[in-house]
Amino acid sequence: MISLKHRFHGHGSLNYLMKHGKTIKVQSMALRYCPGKYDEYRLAVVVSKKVSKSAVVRNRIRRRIFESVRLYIKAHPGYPGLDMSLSVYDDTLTNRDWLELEKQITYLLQNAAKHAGSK
RNA sequence: UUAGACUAUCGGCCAAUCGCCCGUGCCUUACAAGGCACGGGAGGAAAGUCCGGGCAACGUAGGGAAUGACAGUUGCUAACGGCAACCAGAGGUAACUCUAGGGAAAGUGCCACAGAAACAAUACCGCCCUCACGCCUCUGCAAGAGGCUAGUGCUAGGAAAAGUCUGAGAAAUUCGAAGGAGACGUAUUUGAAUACGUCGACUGAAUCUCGCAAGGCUUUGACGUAGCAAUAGCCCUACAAUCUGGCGCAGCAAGCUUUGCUUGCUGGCUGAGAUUGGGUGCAGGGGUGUGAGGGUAAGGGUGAAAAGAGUGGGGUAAGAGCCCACAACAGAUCAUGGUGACAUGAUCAGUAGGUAAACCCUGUCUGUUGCAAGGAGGUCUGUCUUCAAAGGUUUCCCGCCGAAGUCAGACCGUAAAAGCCGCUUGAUCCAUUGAGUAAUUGAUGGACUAGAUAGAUGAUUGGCUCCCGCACCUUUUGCUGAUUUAAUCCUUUUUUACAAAGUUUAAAAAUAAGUCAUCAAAAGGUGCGGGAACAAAACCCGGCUUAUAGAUAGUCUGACAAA
RNA sequence: GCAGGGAUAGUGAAGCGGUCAAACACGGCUGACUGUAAAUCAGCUCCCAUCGGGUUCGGGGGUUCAAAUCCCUCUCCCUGCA
Repeated sequence: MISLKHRFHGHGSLNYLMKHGKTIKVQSMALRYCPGKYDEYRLAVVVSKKVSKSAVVRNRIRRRIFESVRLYIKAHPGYPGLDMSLSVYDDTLTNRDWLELEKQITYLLQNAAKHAGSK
């Protein structure tokens, strides 16, 4: 889990991102990002009830994604302050191999930083 | 040992690295914030949201009804639709389990199809009785002074109605009454017998509970029964068979008294008598069919269910709780036991279809909204609308209130479902102990044990434990096959016994021990792979329901075996 | 957090205790008509089978003689309020 200052707070704070964000898709995941108004990045992971009925499974998917993003940003200091949301589409992420998941997250975050920086 | 029943507990552990939330302390900093250290951080169901409460708000929050929920009894509880113990019923060999378990005798509705009839109704088949008609059969009688049919007239009969009398009652029931083998008593009598009285098996479609019915007289008299009279029409007026007779006509045969006579046989004629059959009519008996009127609910059939108390006996025309005996069921009263549901026994009067998870009736409870509650939308001014027959009270009535609402403006406040409080010390948990069969509860001591809010308690790697699968190895046991040895058996040497041999050919088994191989089972070990249930707080609590791999412990029951 | 509605043939959708394998419409298949196709007409359209039988109305359990229908429970879908 990431700390409080990297999370979104309040129900309306995601509306701007949902309206103006751009998406990058990989297998069973999609990243939506836009430049934020703070220096620190913010991240939300969306796992709908359609992915799995069980709250245990949804929590496990969310925590694995949070952890891999946290590890990536810790290894790359100076990451731009983006607002990001990750939507999950199926429950294969529950038992996906850890290295493969890290590879996908790296791909997503690198592309997002590149496109945001070019603008 | 095995198959179960019930209850309780647990429901992965360890390490490393990197993280998250809360609290406390210290440091940095003007604050916000940051850093470090220490401590704490999901469940038995946190779930479903099916009930009940706490808490909070709504002060027009009072009463009643409705709605909704529940339903054996007693108890427990803050409360409950929950729990405990017991009662009744059902299931199980048993331990034990299950039950929306008030009322169908308050009323309404429904019970499809089938069936006669689906709930005080009805009669399809069947059984029984009466009447009318037809047929069959039996018996008796009759036959010209005949029979049948049709209508007419007269006489008799007569359903029913009205009136009246008797009678407790003339119509709905009730009381009784008729015949009667015989018995007893009294009187007469030698006795038998007779008379009177009482009892009386039995009979009885008058007799009684129904079926089913107590009459007499008078008047009217449907109907068309019986008789008589005449009329018209029709039928018959003597049939068949057999037997006993009579005639002596014809033929044949035999005898002698020979143109003949006698006897016998066959044919013919006659029709006196008898018998049998058949026909007609009348009367009576029996059987059967059809129709009408009635009785019955035992039996058949239909259906999930058939009038709802079964078996046996009596009873009857046939039958029936119609009666009796025993058994069954529910009710009332009484007695005993129990706080009670209820149980047991006695008496009385009874026997009523099912369905209330159909409406309904009875009893009990029930104000509304929900932590996104609430703290926290207030004050003032103006305008307009409605209004004691109005409006409000979140379904209605009574009652109650005296105002309620719209719009505009000003001030403070608010805003991104912002942040804070509510918020975790509570019907709390643990231990010991008292009361109680138990649910539960009293006392003492101890503990503080999540508080997030796009939502924390994790991710990765490694190890351990457990389970499953596969492969290999070891041990044990067992089956099968091959082989060796031993003895027996078998074969050959003409037969038998002994002895010898069994190399080839032919025939032919089993036992014991050993070795090898294959297979199976069990145990152990090694390696590899896979798996480790159901599932995560969202104000709190008590329950219920549903999901749940497995592990452990205890009590009890059945079966088998051994001692 | 609270409340309401629904699940029926391939699809949509009636039926709400009884003669119900279940109306109706659309689709699908076969046949007729036509040189061909469309339209139209007839039949079939859960399974075995072609007489008939069996299983059924989201899953499970119960009430009833009888359940798609009534009651309880579970699963899924949809909607509303704050």
